[in-house]
Amino acid sequence: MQKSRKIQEIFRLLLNRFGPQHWWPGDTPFEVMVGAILTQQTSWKNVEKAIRNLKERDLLSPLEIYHLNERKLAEIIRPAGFYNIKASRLKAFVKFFAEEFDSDMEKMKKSDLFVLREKLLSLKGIGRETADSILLYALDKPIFVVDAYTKRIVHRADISQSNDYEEIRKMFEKSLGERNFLAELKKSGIKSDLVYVFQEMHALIVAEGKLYCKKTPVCSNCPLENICMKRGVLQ
DNA sequence: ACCCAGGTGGCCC
DNA sequence: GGGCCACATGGG
Repeated sequence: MQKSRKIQEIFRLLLNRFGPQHWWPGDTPFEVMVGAILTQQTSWKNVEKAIRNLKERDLLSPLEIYHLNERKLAEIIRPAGFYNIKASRLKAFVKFFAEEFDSDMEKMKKSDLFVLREKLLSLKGIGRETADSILLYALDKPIFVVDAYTKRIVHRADISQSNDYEEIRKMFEKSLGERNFLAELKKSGIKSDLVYVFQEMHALIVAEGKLYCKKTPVCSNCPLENICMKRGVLQ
């Protein structure tokens, strides 16, 4: 099977099994951005505790964090792990947000996708996945998020041997953005907006990954079982 | 007592 | 480009 066809098939299989995810968990775009930084190499459960701690103290806002002492911030987000470095990353981010956009989400949203992406990537502690999560889920920009689960699926479903973030991102964007595919979705009564499809695909991959495509895979009953097996062997 | 989680940056080759 | 390490909590 062609790789773009495989990626499209994975979208359908995951959507059929798990249903629409309507992701990212978070009440506001700013909360999504904070969550994106806190969840780096950390389970979402721990991030929830850190975010709850911020909310309880009414500190979950760009200006509150901007003015908060970094050591205190670190203590508050402690359950999220790597708390010293994450406190410094959050401070760097809200500083950028204040200086570049007056801490105004609408101003940030008006920014050009790839210009903004480069600016985010220039910040210490914001790498590709975090930047793209912010762009896709907080700002509704059409960019696909590649994470460890995505790379595992790419390898196990034998879509590509590449481990290159940008290459995999572009491959998913191209495949999920094909006219015929989006038209098929529309015909099946599924929302075919590009941003929505990118958001759902990444969310579905995470949902699947938490259950099946883990570091040590659990393939039995996984909706992608057949696509990852060649002659009964996991790729 | 391990292993793992929705990464990133620094350093080395 | 790839390999290894530090960063740290909480759950299995």
